[in-house]
Amino acid sequence: MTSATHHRESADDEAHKELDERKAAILEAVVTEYIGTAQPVGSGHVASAAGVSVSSATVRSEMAALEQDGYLVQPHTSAGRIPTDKGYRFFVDHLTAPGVLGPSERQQVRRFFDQVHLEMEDMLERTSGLLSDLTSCAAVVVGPSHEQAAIRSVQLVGLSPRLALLVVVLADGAVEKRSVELAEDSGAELLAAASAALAREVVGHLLSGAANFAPSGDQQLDRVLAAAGAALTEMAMGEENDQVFVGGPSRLAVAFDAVETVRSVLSILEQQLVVVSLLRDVLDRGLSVAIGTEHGFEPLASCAVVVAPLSVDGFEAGAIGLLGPTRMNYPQALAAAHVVGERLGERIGDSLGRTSDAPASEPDRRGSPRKDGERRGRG
Amino acid sequence: MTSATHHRESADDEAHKELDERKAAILEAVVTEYIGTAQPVGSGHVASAAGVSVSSATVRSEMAALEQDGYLVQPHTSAGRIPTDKGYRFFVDHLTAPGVLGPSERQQVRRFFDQVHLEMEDMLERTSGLLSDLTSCAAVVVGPSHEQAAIRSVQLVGLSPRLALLVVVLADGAVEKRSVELAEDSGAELLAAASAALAREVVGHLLSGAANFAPSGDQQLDRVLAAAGAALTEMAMGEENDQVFVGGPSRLAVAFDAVETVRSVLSILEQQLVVVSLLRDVLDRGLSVAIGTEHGFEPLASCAVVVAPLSVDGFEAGAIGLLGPTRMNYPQALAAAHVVGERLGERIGDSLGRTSDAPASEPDRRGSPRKDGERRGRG
DNA sequence: TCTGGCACTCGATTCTACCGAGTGCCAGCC
DNA sequence: GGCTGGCACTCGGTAGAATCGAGTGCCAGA
Repeated sequence: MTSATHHRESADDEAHKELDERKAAILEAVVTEYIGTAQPVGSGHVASAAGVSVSSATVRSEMAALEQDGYLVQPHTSAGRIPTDKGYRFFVDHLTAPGVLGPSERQQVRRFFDQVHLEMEDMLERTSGLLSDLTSCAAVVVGPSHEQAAIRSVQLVGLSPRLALLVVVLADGAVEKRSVELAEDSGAELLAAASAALAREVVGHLLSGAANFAPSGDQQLDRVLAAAGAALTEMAMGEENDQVFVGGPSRLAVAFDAVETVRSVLSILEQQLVVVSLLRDVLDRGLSVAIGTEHGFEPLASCAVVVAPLSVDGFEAGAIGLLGPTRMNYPQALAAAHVVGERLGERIGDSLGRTSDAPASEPDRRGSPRKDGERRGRG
Repeated sequence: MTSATHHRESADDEAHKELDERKAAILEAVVTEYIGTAQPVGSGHVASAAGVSVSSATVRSEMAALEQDGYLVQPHTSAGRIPTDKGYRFFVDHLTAPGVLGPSERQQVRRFFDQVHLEMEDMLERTSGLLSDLTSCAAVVVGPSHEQAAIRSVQLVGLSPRLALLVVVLADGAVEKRSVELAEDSGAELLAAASAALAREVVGHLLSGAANFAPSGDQQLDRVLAAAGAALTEMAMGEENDQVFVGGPSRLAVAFDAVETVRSVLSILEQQLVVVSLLRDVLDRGLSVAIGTEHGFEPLASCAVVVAPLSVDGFEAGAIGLLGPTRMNYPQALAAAHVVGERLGERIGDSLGRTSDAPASEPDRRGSPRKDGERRGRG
């Protein structure tokens, strides 16, 4: 079901080649109902669903076939059926209308973005709240990494005679700080001189750029610069921990029936590194939904993850993710992630000042950065 | 066992005047066992507990009396008994040995503080993790408020022609930022001039101090200063949101049996304002434990909160809190909160540089700030 | 090829019986 | 008087049987 396989032009039954139209409709009915009720779905219900106009007997035999093919399972004989991960996958790939938010949600998003004008962190944080409100899932918002932002300002601020704070402002508006212990008491003039020297050296460069300072002759100054340089390097290393905001984890408490599952999923969410790399991984594989074990991350096998890139001026600058049970409401989640991701991206673009002289500012460089239209499935 | 009530020299039965020694021992046995097993405790178990050397029949009649007095309840006739909030309260006030951590925990704490040397935020964050590991509760660490810290440095950094970032460094090492929109394109010189003017005006003052700038004659400069002043004010307002770190919320998933309780407690934890003010309130009332409804906050009625002040150089600079079910392990939680709070306070004191010239730096000003020895009860 | 019908399955629910941990009370003992 | 062993009683929890009903598979007929 890669886009390659997929764009072959042929009749519907060929496009969905694995499943004829009726089976697809039945699968859709099962998934939809199961998402709503969390109960195994029987042939009777499916037969009476819109979009299916055959008798329950026919539905039964089709459902048996779907089970054979791995799209459905029966929890036990003589019970209704439940979608498998594969079933959800088909649903997401083929059966989901290009999700639109309901009017009230749409308004909620609009109002949110009209009203929010804050520093980046607050905005991201509150966005994660918005997303979890919209979808009743836990939401993760990963903010832009600062790796590509040039240093705009460096300053050493004295806190006490032997302690200074190195404050670095990046072009994207982020501020990093790190305390620097000084070997000897240093006065304001020394720190000012050091700040100036530092600024000459690193302003305009990336944080990760090496910081080597030519000896200036002044030993005291050189010692301070060395300490500051070390702090800069540490800062660049430590920059892996992006800004991650998790919204509405409490939603998960009701999403699963087993407490143990809740606990383990929550504890995953606490490890932000894991979450971020999971989202990255899913995005990099070109997915916008990872269902069950598709992401290969065992502890979240009973979850589905919906991701959307956060693109700012055409660049992928982060990600937003929704985490819920595999029986989550995919259309809604996809729509919410998509819309909010887009709006947030624009918003960040605005607040960075679009006329910024950051490297590469031509407004139209669509080529290389992934431009996603309605991409939503595996390809 | 409040220090005040407690130091009265009289027989034990007077110190515990509400409960004779045997009742106290029985109550202790019930609480201890219930904390361990989460099952109603019957007279048989109590009778065979260390510290109780009477028959189960006697225990029964004592337990009936304890129930009469409101220390215990029976979930239903002919079941064992469960402590009430009042029962836990007595336990905490009178029966808890001045909690000591086990050797392995002690070592864990030591190792943690030996190894952690980071910026404040990371340290607080990781401390919340440590606490939740130690106690199997959710932990909250509220960092020092910046209200009392003087401004050390102010700087306007240009991000784009019409957007600047106001960066304020406080004496405690905190860095605040806020973006400032400029009415017109402003060059580096203008921003530098504005920074200098701002610095002259506010460095050494508190953030909350009013920022009024005498017109300088230069209209362009004045406009920038006005915008920056507004940003400063906003910053001071917004400063309510202290640095709050919640560790190990996933622990709560297993602590309660009703999922709904889990959800609601988790969602409380998401609202950091609420949590902070709750901790403040409990601390202000001189408690170190708030059990059940004692804090008057309905949604957490089934929880107990253990708090410890975070005092830096004798000042209360924040708080640490532990949140768990009322049947949490109080001795352990109290000990952990106490020890970690103390160590963290020292640590923060160190990293602020004890020779800081912040207002009032005499090393020995014990009077006004609350000096808590073994305070643990109702104060 | 679809449908109605039918026999069958099996989880969920209900009911009953019963067990046993726990209680309250009381008579007797120290 | 206070503690203890003994006893009758309570009542939640568990086990087993009966029942219900949603759901299935299969088949004969339209």
